Amino acid sequence: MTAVTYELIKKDSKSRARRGRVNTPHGSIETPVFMPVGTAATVKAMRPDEVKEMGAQIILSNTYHLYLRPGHDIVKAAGGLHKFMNWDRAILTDSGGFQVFSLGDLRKITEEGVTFRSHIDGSKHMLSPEKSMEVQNALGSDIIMAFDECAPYPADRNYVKNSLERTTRWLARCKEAHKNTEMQSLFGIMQGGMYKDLRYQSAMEIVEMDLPGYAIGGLSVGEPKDIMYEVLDYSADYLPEDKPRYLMGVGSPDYLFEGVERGIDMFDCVLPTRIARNGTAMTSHGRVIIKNAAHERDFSPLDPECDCYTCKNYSRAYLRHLFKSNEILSSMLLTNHNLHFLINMMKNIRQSIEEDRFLEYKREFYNKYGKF
RNA sequence: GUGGGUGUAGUCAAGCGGUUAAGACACAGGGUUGUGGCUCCUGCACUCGUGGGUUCGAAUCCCAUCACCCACC
Repeated sequence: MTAVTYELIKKDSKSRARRGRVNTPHGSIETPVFMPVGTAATVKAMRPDEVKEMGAQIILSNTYHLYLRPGHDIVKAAGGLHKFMNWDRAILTDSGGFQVFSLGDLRKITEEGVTFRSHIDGSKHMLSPEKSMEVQNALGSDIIMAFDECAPYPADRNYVKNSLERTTRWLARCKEAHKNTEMQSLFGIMQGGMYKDLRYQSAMEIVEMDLPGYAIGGLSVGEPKDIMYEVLDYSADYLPEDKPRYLMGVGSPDYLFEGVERGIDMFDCVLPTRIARNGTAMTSHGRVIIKNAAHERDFSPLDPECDCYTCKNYSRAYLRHLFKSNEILSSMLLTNHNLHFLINMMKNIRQSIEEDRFLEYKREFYNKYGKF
């Protein structure tokens, strides 16, 4: 019996969208789901009870960041990540593979793993499949991710092929090194860049390892939208139907709809929380850049159709004032809204699949949202 | 009234005879997608209180004038 299991509840008849459930030791997750990101054991600007209250079923945290600070030994001594950060629902931790790719100036990739310098104090470290599993086992997250290499875009075929094959070998090592299978489940990650045959190869290799879930990595790394949709189109199909499919790093409304339509169950992204801190809100009528002078005397809510705490209690003029004054409350209120917005949107998506009208809901949403 | 000082963008200012007048903040737009981010990018003075003069050339030197500040009567 694995820690994490998936049940398929309903399939949309006019698309590949599906309604499902992921069961974890810390509760079930109704899918498709958007998972807020809390890299350093906190969803920035939010208290856990607020995140819970807005309906988040699972959040992300990060191996690389927690390993460097405060150190996984400390989190373990605290009683595990759930207890440490006071979050009793499910947690998924990313392996750190993406970090050494995105922030390693002095990184070196070998078959053994990746050596890199800490962005905090410059100290030298090595992250490998075994080390990543050790750290994630210490953290105690419900879903742990394989230590992979996320190839950049663009990357030539040869590089991507070598990289994907190494990622597969690393996955085998992750599976071997993962100790706490009773309480934590390992998800594999497909790579392969923008090459169809390589995506297929990667999928076949990782699916053979029979894991509780699979992710599509290496997308949303700067490629044009149409290419991303095209790759996603066939990539999702290469993954088994009886396991959850997780598209990593995707979080704008259109990407979420397109992902769901192609059969994706799980998404995570820093976008809603990051742009909130930088003054942008996602609303049912499109993006609102709150610092714009147009909102100086606008005393209406951010999104009149939203029933989040922010929209029920504050005006755009006030939110603009907070942002321009650099007030902490600005980050809090905007983050609260953006997360609420996406979580609510996913809830509506789930309902539309149940009622077999996903594409209608999508059309409705797009018409109102305008340009992405 | 006398003596001294200062006047450069919305603000604080650099520049002190020689290409299209630093920079910061503010302001105005934009970005952000497995979080090195209360962040990054772009724009924003045909003009240096005003009027004359010297000079090939003036924000920079001279004269006058106005405004403000300080000191002394």
